[in-house]
Amino acid sequence: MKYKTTGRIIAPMTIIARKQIKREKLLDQGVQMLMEQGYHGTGLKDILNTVGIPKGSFYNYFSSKEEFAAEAISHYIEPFIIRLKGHLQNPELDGLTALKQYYAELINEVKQTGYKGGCLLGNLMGGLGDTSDICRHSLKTALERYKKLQLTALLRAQQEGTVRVDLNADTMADLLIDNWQGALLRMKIEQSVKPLQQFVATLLEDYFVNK
Amino acid sequence: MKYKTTGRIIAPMTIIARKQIKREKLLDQGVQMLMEQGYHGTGLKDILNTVGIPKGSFYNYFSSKEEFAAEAISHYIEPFIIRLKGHLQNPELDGLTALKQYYAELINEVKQTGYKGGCLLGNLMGGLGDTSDICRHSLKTALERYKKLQLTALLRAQQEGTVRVDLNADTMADLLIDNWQGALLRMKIEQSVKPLQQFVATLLEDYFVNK
DNA sequence: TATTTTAAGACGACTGGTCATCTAGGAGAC
DNA sequence: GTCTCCTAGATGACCAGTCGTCTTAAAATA
Repeated sequence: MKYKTTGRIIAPMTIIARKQIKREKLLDQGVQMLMEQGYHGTGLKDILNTVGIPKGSFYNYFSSKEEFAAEAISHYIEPFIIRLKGHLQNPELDGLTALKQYYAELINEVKQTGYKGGCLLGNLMGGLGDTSDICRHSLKTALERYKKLQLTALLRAQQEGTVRVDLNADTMADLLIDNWQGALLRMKIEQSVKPLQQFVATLLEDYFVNK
Repeated sequence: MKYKTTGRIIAPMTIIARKQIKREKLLDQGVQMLMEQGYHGTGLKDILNTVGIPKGSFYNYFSSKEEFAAEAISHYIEPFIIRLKGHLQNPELDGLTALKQYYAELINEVKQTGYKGGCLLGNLMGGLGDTSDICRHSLKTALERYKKLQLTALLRAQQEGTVRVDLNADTMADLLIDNWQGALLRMKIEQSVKPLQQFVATLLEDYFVNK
């Protein structure tokens, strides 16, 4: 079996992998555009053109726009989970410091991208939370995974003595999520990272701290 | 001068008032639909049909969809401001209690409407914060007015001794805004008022409280 | 007061464009 | 030659916004 691409003979697996790569390209671009323009504001054509995949090919990769969005949601959250896990697995960092570093990193990045977008989860929760059951379910799952990770960090920090034990860790995890989302919204309209910095200073450096 | 409408003679002023009433109807319905389906997800025709105003008449009331949305934003926030002011002017309530009652009321209402919509400001901040300058400005103004009111409540509560004075009132006001927005998002996908109740319990009944 | 003039408001049909989705036929693999 | 996969183009619905016509109020005239 020969698959000519650059003149070399390559294994058949790659033909499936090729498709997978295109799928990911679509998802990457989709995440970007859905985040910046919302679900209804983003046309499939925009995404396809940018990625360079023909107009009619979309339905070879995804069964509908709605399902595409649902998949984009889980595709979006993955890197955040991996990154936070990375910080948490760093043996030099205690739980609270890991969290702080993680958020500091996010703030730094958002500063460089010019406050565009915010968070795909937040934007879609607001924009189509009621409309699409598929997407709502995907949002819920993504948020649960993400929250669970923050929860483990907080629980560890409690054991390590850096975070108050008289506050429920689960409640604190929710608080982190809610506050971050709200801060991102305010960041967008104020065009400033101040809300995000305030988030860190208020919760991670004051309210949660075991003094 | 006679103006026949229902057979009765009415004053000329009402003809202008009539227009104003239709404008408000459009805004009321627009708020509802923008909140539930987002800016791009809401067609002018939907709104007009529901209110019973013909397609061609829209531009007699508003100069564009974008401007309509911007006006819907300030139209939306007004009742909330009025209501919170009402609680704050109640001489029987201290500042903190007024805030708590206000939020309890909101929670109760959202429970009855089946967690639909959430907050127009939050949804639009996420959905088109980057897209429309007009709307972003309107969002910013609305949010500032709303925040200022919460701030005065907190300042008063500090003077009254119910709220901590070692926390900056301005920071607390931001925290209220951010957290409420985030809680509303979570409410939508979890279909539960729990996030909102947690918001009250955590901030207004714990973190802010002068113990 | 009765009649005519004028101008603003209301309105349905229409425009050019875009949307998500479908399908028929072509390209390439075996 | 057969078969599977892919995609250009088509499809009908819908979008925000426009236009020319018609209604109607009120000013002007008598």
